[in-house]
Amino acid sequence: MTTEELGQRRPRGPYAKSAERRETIVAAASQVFASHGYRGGSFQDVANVVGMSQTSLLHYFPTKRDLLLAVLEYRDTKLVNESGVPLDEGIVCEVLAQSEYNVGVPGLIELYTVLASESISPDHPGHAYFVARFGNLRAGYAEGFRALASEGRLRPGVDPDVAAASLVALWDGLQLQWLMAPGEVDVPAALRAYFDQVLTPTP
Amino acid sequence: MTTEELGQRRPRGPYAKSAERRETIVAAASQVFASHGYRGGSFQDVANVVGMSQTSLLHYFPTKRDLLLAVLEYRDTKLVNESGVPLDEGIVCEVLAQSEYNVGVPGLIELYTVLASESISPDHPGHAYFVARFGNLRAGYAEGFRALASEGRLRPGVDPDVAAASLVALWDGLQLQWLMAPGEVDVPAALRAYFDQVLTPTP
DNA sequence: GTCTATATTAGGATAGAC
DNA sequence: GTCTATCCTAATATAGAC
Repeated sequence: MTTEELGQRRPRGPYAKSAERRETIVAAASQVFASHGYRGGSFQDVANVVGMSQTSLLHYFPTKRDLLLAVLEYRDTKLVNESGVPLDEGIVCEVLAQSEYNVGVPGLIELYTVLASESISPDHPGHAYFVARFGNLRAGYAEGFRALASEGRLRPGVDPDVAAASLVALWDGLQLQWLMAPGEVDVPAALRAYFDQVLTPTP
Repeated sequence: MTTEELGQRRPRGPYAKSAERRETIVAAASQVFASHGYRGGSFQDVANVVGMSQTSLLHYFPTKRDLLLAVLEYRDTKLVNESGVPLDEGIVCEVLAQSEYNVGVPGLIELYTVLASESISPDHPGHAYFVARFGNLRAGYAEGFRALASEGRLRPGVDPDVAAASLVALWDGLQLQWLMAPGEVDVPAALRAYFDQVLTPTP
């Protein structure tokens, strides 16, 4: 029996409130993990943000690992603007729009960058998530570049798979530099420059 | 009075041995921090690697912060092949050679990637180091691209400063993906492809 | 210079009252 | 569902013997 099914019978009952509380906690945890990472952030930190006791959080998330996984899911569903596979309007608009959106949401880039690198360690609870994510991103953008190639918009010598991995890498790396020194780096502008070098100009 | 000055009077005395021990510890700490990050790695972990007690390490490095700073210095002076400002032989050879060297040294890329992202937090002991490092890298590579521009090797529309930041970003991002899924990403090949897109071919 | 013993703090997690 | 009290573990760091 899912939460949704119960919700149909009791729309404004205790379950709705519980789901709200859950989301409040996850939002707070996102802040904390963005600032100090998964290892550096504590239940107590999250509890301080939401104004609850540390042990009360354990009622919603029995382990810290559960909390992190909820944060990662929250990032994908609530925080990020991603519209699934980046193919509809073309990879260029999609990427540029998302990159501009990202810099406007405080903590969003930080959360992603911090957790991704922490997850390099195979025993990190976020490892599988990020391995899959990078794989999906590369596959999706490779598809996008192939679509452009079929329109003759790819410059000669450009490999769609290499370009896909490079686009993801460039984006991540730019965001890291931006976090270290905002004002020194313009993420969307640099991504636009990359597309200019890889694609033929639209007439 | 510096260690070197003392070393001249007592070349194989206790100071030489102490320096050796110090380097052994720093090397071990590099491993530990590479695997679990600065926050996730402990004095005990390092002590286990070198085969000493945890408290003995404190004789060489009074605080964990001191140990990290020693690791960062060690990385620059011993581990990495960097030949200062990348101008002599040209930015292309320099970057490609270094990127190939990096993937051959176990833990080197991991150490760098993990610590860089952890250092986003301004109160992280490595923060200042990485802010300076990114700034220096951008400045150095911008210089390298400008040198190429003066030879007419830069494609029209390519901004040396944007290209410099992008090169650093691309490199870092590729290394991150490589750590997550080695075999899926070829770092030197992708960097070479980037140069191909930004520079005019050599005759 | 290296050790044991220990202080101190903090983190994740459990038990159980209300 | 929220709390207090508590356990257990681990981490940084200190004191002091040898």
